[in-house]
Amino acid sequence: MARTTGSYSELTGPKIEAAARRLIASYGFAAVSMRQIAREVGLQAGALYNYVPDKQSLLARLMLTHMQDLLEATQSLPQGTPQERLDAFVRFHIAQNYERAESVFIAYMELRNLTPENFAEVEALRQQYERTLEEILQAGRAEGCFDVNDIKIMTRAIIAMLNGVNTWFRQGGALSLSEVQELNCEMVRRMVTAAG
Amino acid sequence: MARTTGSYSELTGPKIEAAARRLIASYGFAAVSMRQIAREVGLQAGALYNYVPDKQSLLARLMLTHMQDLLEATQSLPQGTPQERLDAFVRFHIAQNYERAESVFIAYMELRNLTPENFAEVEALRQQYERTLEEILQAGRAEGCFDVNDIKIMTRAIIAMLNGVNTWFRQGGALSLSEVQELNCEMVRRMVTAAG
DNA sequence: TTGGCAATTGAACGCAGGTTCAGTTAACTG
DNA sequence: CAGTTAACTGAACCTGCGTTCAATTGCCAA
Repeated sequence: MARTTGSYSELTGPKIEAAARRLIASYGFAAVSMRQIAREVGLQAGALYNYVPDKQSLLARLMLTHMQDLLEATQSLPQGTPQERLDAFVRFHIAQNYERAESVFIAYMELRNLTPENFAEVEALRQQYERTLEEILQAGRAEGCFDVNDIKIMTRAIIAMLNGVNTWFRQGGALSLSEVQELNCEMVRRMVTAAG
Repeated sequence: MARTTGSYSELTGPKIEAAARRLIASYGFAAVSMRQIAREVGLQAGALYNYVPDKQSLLARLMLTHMQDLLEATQSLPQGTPQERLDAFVRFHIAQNYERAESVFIAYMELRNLTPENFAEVEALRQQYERTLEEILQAGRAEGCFDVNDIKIMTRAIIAMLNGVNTWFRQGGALSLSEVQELNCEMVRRMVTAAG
């Protein structure tokens, strides 16, 4: 056997990425083998090496393209008052986390399986994303509509809180996505508002 | 060779658990081998099986004892007004997460590497811990001092937010542990307070 | 001092891992 | 339709995995 009928790199490439994404999100990078990924696509393991130099690069590529896609999507965040921008960010983050749940999960769980170089690259993009929110908080404080003690800590606190949604939210549950977005908007609004 | 001088099960047992905890927290359960753990303790791999029936049980034991220790520690949480209890919980959670950082990390990262039975056991303990906070929010709402929309969602949001601290906080950084505790207390206070 | 128990070794088993590559076949070009 | 290129197979290489177990040795009570 050799080249199979209907085999094109433009089709096989994305199939490999999709299979890898799904399997790694389910079982973890270390627990997933190249043979498993290949089987999912309908290939022998050796064929994967026409598309990826090695297993590590496969993980790095998944994480990097995810972060790049996410950053690109932030470009469409609306302008407006800091409060409007904050609400938009909260809804955006929750929606993105839901739509790209597998990639988001991988990006948080598999950081330690990256080589130092790949880690540094992914981490830089993550910080860039964080700065999107940081900048909103800063604008709100400058305009006097937010009361924020430590901007960096609150940025991370908000993102951690919003990420938590992914661990329990499922479509078809007690709450719809937009209800969850609204509840989180409210909590975040309170966080930036002086008590009493 | 055989029994080595100064070898006692009361010493070796805890050493194995400690080594496993450290290695699994660093590299992940799937990426750590029994031989690696044995080497860390100064043993051959076979000797581990005098202490643990298999690799899976080793992970399960680490996670279960951690959750039990954590739940036991909650017994010392003080009584008082809901607000006092909430503050105490926030400080407690952050302190515990810092002191038992490795175990906490494992408990969040390695859930999917548990067998269904072990998972169910750990998950039950996790929910029990969650209920500690849930109960405080309920008490505060009943007394009218908290304004909470959805108690379950806010419980998870607060815990997710507090867990986030572990990803960046290090002793010797810009903020002390008690400063971090205080900042988070303030954010949580706002979350349970009606805005405006 | 001796006999039994506790603790560990070291080798082995079978299997699966990532990766390489010569060989083979499908698809396309002219 | 011939020749070239693209895509994939299948087998192999070497390494390491979890686990078992007979043999060995340190420890300790009698």
